[in-house]
Formats: sequence, C-alpha cells, structure tokens
Amino acid sequence: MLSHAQVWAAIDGLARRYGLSPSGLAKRAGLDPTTFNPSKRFAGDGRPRWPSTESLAKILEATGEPVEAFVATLATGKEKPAPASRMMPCTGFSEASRQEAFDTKGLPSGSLWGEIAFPDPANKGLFALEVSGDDQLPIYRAGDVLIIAPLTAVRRGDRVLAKIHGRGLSILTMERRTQAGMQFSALDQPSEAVHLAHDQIEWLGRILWASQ
Amino acid sequence: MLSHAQVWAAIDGLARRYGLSPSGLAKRAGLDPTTFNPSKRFAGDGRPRWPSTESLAKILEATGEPVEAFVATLATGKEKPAPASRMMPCTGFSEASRQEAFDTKGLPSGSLWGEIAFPDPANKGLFALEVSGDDQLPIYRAGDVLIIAPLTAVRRGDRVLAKIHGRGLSILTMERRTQAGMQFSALDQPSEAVHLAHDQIEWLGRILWASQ
DNA sequence: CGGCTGACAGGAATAAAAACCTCTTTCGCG
DNA sequence: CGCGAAAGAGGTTTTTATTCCTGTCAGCCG
Repeated sequence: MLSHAQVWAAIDGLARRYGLSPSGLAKRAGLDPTTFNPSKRFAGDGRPRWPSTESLAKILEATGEPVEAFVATLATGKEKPAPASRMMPCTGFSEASRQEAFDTKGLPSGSLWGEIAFPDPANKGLFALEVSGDDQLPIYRAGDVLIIAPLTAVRRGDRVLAKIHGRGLSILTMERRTQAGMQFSALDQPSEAVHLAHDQIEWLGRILWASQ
Repeated sequence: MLSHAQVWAAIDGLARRYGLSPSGLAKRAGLDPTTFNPSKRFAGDGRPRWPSTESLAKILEATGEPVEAFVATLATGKEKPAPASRMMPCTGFSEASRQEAFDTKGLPSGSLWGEIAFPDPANKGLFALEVSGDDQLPIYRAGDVLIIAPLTAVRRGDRVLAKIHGRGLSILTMERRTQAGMQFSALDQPSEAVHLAHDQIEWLGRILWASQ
C-alpha cells in the first residue's frame, strides 16, 4: 500500500540523506524550489496533494537513489497487519438473502458486509490434507482439501483430525472431555459416540477449512 | 531510478497478476476505465504521460499489493508467485496416514508433503457467507463460513451458491448443463434433481472453501 | 549590524492527468 | 450465429500538479 503521508515522508527522508531541504531537492531535480513546500501538500480545501510520479522520477534521477531504496524508506518498521490481500467481504446468510446485498452480477455490494481473512499459514503452522475415497461422505468428498491447525485447543462441535494409537488418522467431531479421555461423535452420525482414552490419542489437529 | 516505461510495465504486470486488463485494473481501483489505456501513455506531441502517484496508490490499495512488490517488478517486469506466507504443506489423506508423515506433535514432517495456498481474495473477487440455521445440515452447520468466487466457471460436482429468480439464495451441487438451463442436485441428496432454466438463474458463485 | 541568500507561505497562471464521451473491435456466451 | 460486454482508440472537458510570482523570516557572512 502507498499513502500520501508515506510519499511525502520519503521525499523528506531523501532530501535529508543528501543534505538538502525539500526546496533544495526540488531545485536539484530541475523542479521549481516550491514544488515540495510543506504548505503545498494539502490543497486549500484540505484535499491531499500528491507529488507527481514524474517528479519522483526526477528526484531519484538527480540524486542517483535507487527506487528500491526510496521505497524502503516508506516502511515504518511497524509489524504489519494481515495483508489486505487476505481480506474479503463477509456477511451472514440471511443478510445475504436481502436484495441489496449483491449487484446484478453476484458481487457483494452495500453496507451489509463485514470482512474476514484466511488465517495466516505461517502464523498457525497450518497444513492441508486431500481427502481420498468415500470414507468421509457425505461431509467430505474425494478431492476435498482440509486445512488443519495442529497444536490448537479444540471445543465442543469442532471437527478434528485425530491420530489414534494403533488406528491411524480419523476425522471426528469433538463432543466433550471426560476424566478418562475425550468423547467424539462420528462425522455424519452425531448419535454414534466414540470415546478415546488419553493415551489412545497421539495428537489432535483442528480442521479449520475445507475446500468444496 | 524510475522510468516512464518501467512504471507502465509495472502497472501492466500488476493487472496481469490479478487477472485483469489495464482497463479492468483502473475500474477496480475506482478510476476511469480508460485511465491506463496504452493510447494514453504518450501525449499527442509524443511527450511521455505519467500516471499520477495517487493513481498508483489507488491500484495498490485496490489489489492489496505491497508497494515493495510493485516496485520489485519495475526492475524485472516479472510476475511474483503467491506470497510464501499463503503457502502451507499439503498431502493426500492416505499418504498422511503413513507413520513418517507427522512428528510426535502432529506437525507435518518428511518428504511426503507438497504445498498449497489459499486463493487470493483480491484476485478472484472472493466473498464469504456465514451459514445460519439448520437448512444445510449435515454438509454445513450454523456458523460455518463459506468462501465464494463469483463470476467463475462451474463444473459438474462443484458446490454453488445460486441466486434463483423469485426464490433467493440456494446452495446446490452442479450436475450438468442442458439446453434449457442447468441441472443441480440437492446438497445432501445427490438423487434429488433440481432443474433450473437459464432465466431462473440470476447468477452463480462457486463455493471454494468452507470453515469447519 | 546590515545585506544577502535560502527556505517557505500562499495566490495566480499554466501545464498535465483524469474523467467523460463517442466509437470500433474482439471475444465469450446463450 | 448473434448479442452483449469488455477493452481500447482518440477527442474534449474538468480537475489537479507545477510553475511563476510576491512576500516574510531566519541565518550567515562581511
């Protein structure tokens, strides 16, 4: 992303690095000395005024500064929030049923929408498994990809990937913890209980997302 | 250094990375569709025309592209792969059942793993819907979030969100196209056919992912 | 201490980019 | 195969950045 404040700060930083004022930098670049005046950074009506891309090119040319170095000064050293590129609009199904939630092409529109992001794989140590065969029907079909968070607390109702001692991997729905272990239900039959003792469970991973 | 040709090449590269034309990128950014027309890159007298810095800021905002990544393409003109931060290990369920696929904590290990990434929401115009009520059981439970790609081709077996004229939103499984319309099946009952004429379908969105 | 120069405020004029408009071409879908 | 939408050419109008101009202030040098 690129903001008005960042651009002007980068210009000021560039000037300082070459022992110049903004006015001096402008002159060095063949521009009018008042081009980068602080008083010219907002228009009379308060609207931000952006230096032109050509002016930026001229000051880089005049100083010999690589554009990569110039852009590096845009960074503030702050820890970055989730990149905007992982965000997407999100709303409830019933809100989405309202006429004004979409435009005529099926794109979200209007004020009913919040935002959601995919979790950061690096942050949560996520991994994915691709389902094969029909064992998980009708919930998961062959070819579906499951995104799993290991080492994550699980609660009632969560779907989990369990590594069971002597039985391999299973997908279950978490029901409750008991003193002796944990109780699950089968994925598609909530009435079918599966009880596992603590030592039968090698590890659990919580299933976050499934591809369709 | 920063040249006229590099800036326009970077804009074109950004557009391609997000599956857009220069015209589409301009629209996505809230600019006039003709802002980045190739015919507007030189003035009538042959003088180079520079896109404004504010326009560049807008396209970065609209795509979520970090300015560093944009600038990196100035030099090379090459497109960047999906950011490493969206990647995660992926393998098949049966491979995952092998002993060496995980360490003792349930973290992926060894050579059985490929990679997968979440799709880029900005790239595909994704949006999310949160399921409420029990209408979609047992496939989707209340609280599940569905990630939907509008304006995306659908194939047999895909789960779709359909906006049906006079009926609102429905979730169906695509079976096949017919001359008169499209045939779907109900989500949990593949034998229950739903046939919709073309004019009954306002739009379709393909369901890519579901939270669990 | 006074003069000169540079930095900068702020307004007007000029130049340049975006928006608007009309039109043609191409491609994809029904 | 025809229709509609997207992309883009190119011209005109509007908006915005730069240049030009006048003026003030601060710092430095003689």
